[in-house]
Formats: sequence, C-alpha cells, structure tokens
Amino acid sequence: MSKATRLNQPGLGRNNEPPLLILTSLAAGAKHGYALTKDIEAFAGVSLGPGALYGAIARLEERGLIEPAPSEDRRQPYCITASGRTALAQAVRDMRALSDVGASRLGLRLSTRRAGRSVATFMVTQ
Amino acid sequence: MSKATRLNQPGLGRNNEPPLLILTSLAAGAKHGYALTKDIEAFAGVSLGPGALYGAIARLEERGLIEPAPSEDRRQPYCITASGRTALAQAVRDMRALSDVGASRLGLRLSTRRAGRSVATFMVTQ
DNA sequence: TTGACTTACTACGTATGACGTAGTAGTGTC
DNA sequence: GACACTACTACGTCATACGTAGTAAGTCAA
Repeated sequence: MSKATRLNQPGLGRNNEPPLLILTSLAAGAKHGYALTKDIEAFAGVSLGPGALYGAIARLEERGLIEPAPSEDRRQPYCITASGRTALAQAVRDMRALSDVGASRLGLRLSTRRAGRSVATFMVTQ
Repeated sequence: MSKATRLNQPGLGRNNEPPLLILTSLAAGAKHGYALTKDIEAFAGVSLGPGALYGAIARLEERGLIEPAPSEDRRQPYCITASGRTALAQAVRDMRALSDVGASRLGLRLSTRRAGRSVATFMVTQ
C-alpha cells in the first residue's frame, strides 16, 4: 500500500494486468472508474492512470466481461458479467498454477502451507 | 498438456506471459530456444511461436534477466541470471497475492489449504 | 544420395493495448 | 469565487506479442 507504483515493473516489460485488476475489483461489487483506481491501489498497490484504466474498461465491455450499471449522476459504474467471472476464475487458477511452478523451480517457499505434491511435479521431468 | 493452446486467451487481451514463462523455464536449468518451447508447452500448456519466443528472449537478454550460455553446436542455450531470479521471485509473489485476492472475491476455493486471514483481508474495506 | 522430417532458428511485419499527458467539467468547501 | 478533488474524455506513442515465411543443419529411411 502506502506508495502506489505505476505498472511498469523493472524487468518484465509491459503487462496485461489492468483488465485483470479491474475484473478483480469489480468481483467485489459495481464501481465507477475512479473508485476502481482507488480500490486497485488499495489491494494491489498499483495505480492505473486514466489512459490505462478507461482503455481497459472499454475493451472489457466490448468483450462482454463487464457491463455498465445504471447511474444516477455523471459517474458511470460498471459491474462484472457472468462471463467476466468465468474469465477471472480461469485467470486466477492459471496464475496460481504458474506461481506454484515458479516457486518450486526457484526453491521459494510461499507463505501458504501446502501438502507435498502439486502442479510442481512437472519439474521432475524437465 | 495434450493440446497446447496459443496464448490468445478468450477474454483478457494480449498478455505479457512469454517473458514470465521463459524465466520460469530457465529457473530449472539452461535451455536453448526450442527446448524452451517444449518445456513451456509441458508445464503451462501454452505454445509460443518463434516470433513470441525469440522476441521475448532478446528483450530478456537486453535487460540482463537471462544470458547466453556457451554452446557447442548451432543451438544457443540461455540461462537465468541472478537478477532474473529476483525478478521471477517477485513476479511469483505478486501472482500469488493477486490470485488470492481474486479467489476470495469470487468465493473460489483453490486446491491449496490456507489459514483464515490473508491478503484477502483487503476486501473488507472496499 | 535423395527426399522427407525434425530441429532450431532469423527476419519481418502487423496490430493490440498499456500508458502518459492534457484538457474539461461537475462538485464541495472555505 | 477560487481552489481542490472527483471523474472522466481524447489523443498520441511505443512496446511487444504474435503470425508467417524462409532458411539451414541434422537425422533417418528407401
């Protein structure tokens, strides 16, 4: 938290996180753009500028992963759709699996306790 | 495994996975390009075409995250550097944290057992 | 020894999308 | 009534994911 960093990470070029972050944020309830920025800053420590934010929102809407909710004022709230939830769930599972492989190959021990065998059994055949 | 899909996922546009997958693969030992493709197909079920693969390799090398290893034949093996390991470790931790938030907001229960409170405590203040 | 197949790339082009910046307009508050 | 904050729109640039085509060396079978 504290100091929100822009997305540009040192090593791994440009990322496709904005749509993922937006879906994650909306999974907890409808929000308008500005509230999304704040929420994302809070849970991911990442600050999306308007360019990244509204660009991603437009694309997510085009693809039917989010949709505009009725608004009373000038703000336009969005909510996640069923297929948005599905896509997010898939992404979450993929990320979990990939981070498991990465952690095991690095010999990292993540905070979570886990039983012996897992996705990481892939590595023995490498 | 079985049928490796190209990276284009249905929902979340273009992704920055190639560098991450390459680092993950190299974390288990030096490999040349083609071996990387095969390994990545095996552990991630994702098939990188040469364009994606060698483009990402070049960029990773530029940034000092991987480096060429000595080769005997026409193949050019690469290995991960110390800062490559650091970057990968950070990415792994980030992915883990993000997938935890996502899972909890979706009400997903991932295969891993975990104790009660976690990164997901963020959501209560949303 | 030729031809087919696999391995292992290089080179090139396209287009998507992340992201910055600037501008604008409504709203609250002192 | 000026200033800060909210909540966007609009625009441009550039990185990079990714496809496709081409090439060349090694392997193996007839």
